[in-house]
Amino acid sequence: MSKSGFKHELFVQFARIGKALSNANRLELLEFIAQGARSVEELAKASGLNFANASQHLQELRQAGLVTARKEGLRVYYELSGDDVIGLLDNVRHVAEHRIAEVQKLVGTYLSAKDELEPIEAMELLGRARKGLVTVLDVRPPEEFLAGHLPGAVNIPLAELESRIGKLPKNKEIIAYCRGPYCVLAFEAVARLRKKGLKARRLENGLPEWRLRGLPVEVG
Amino acid sequence: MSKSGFKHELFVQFARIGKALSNANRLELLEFIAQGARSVEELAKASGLNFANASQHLQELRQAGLVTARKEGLRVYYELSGDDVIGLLDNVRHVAEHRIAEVQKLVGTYLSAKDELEPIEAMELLGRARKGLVTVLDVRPPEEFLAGHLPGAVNIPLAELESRIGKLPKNKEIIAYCRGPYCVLAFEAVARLRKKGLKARRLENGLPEWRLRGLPVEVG
DNA sequence: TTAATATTCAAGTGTTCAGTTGAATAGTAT
DNA sequence: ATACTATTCAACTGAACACTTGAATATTAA
Repeated sequence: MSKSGFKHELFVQFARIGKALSNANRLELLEFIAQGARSVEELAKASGLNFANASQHLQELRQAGLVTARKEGLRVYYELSGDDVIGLLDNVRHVAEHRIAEVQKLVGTYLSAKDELEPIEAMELLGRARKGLVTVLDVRPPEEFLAGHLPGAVNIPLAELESRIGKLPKNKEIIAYCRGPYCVLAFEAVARLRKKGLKARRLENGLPEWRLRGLPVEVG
Repeated sequence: MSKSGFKHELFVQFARIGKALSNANRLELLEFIAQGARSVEELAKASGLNFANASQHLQELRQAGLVTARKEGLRVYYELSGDDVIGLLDNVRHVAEHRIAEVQKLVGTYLSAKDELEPIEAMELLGRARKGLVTVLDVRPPEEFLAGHLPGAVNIPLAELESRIGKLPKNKEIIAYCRGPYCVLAFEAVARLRKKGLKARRLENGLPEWRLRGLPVEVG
């Protein structure tokens, strides 16, 4: 005897959102999509899944309404269906951080206390960047940078950091950011910059969260 | 070759939250728990699940960190592990409403446009209630009312509404609320009150959302 | 102690899920 | 047309899930 009724039907629908979020690979795909529209190929490569599998996950995300797909010539581009989805992901992260012991343990194991304590807050960064007090460093791949980045940010993917480190101003503090609060690229960049004797910190969040807060984003 | 690395491990953990939210019965249980601490028996009865099954779902919710369990004498009480969980549920609802066509259809089928348009917003209600302009009506069962309710609210469960309708002031507008935005009790109450010629609307949300916003709650 | 109650555990069943592989589709370029 | 590409579909495997049933555990009451 399966249940019926308005409320239960609604919950069945709500559960679809939950189901879409119930797989680590899908969450990873969502984080990539949150950087801007991307093709299946790019997403498959970025997430390390094979095409068919990535495609299936993406369709599941689309059926749950979290992303939309549009075909452009040869390829299909997926993008977030709205900013509320970023908020939802943020909320999941927040609850996980606070309520799941394993998350706290993981963060403790992989990140030093110093990494944890240092991040700069979005509004503070905005203020200091406008006054020219800091260099904003975007360590994501160029495609993601082009799809949108913090105003005035310099794009140096992690791989090229060593070789281009000389071009960064020595006297200003450098604020690195990437895809989200746990994007390892930014942590790594900060570590390397500090090893070179530069003053560096990371932004507490990534670009999607920045955008969600309505802060200015530069394109191209 | 299963994936590894800090980020993926984190996403695996985040996915646990999603999985916990991926079942309609668990979402329903969460809505009940959001009204206040409840025993397994109460929750099983309220949700129409049998004991063992309810217990299993509750344990899954607990393992995902969404609820906590404490044993008190003979029975185990489950409660939300924090207000951020209410926020998360709210967010899921919000995304579902805006992104899943079936939800819009369901709402359209079960609720008249009038029901949809009439709800009063929390802050507005607070202001008008303080001035004594409205009667606030809590249509939830007494246990839930006792665990916390809007300041000055009158508790009349739906079943007793007809018989106690006379005791409500005739001249003031009545604002009904219950467990959440889709709790049917409030819709139903408003419909019945209007049929009796009273002026009635419902609160846009339920008690948990009210509490989440930091608005005052009366206990007992 | 024994009995009663609330909750959980354990085992079984049918269903759904994640991931793989290979074929099918639908556009684009030649 | 033909070949080529990006994406999706279809079929399959092993694992996980929802739910049921009946037994086990733990706490209180008699």
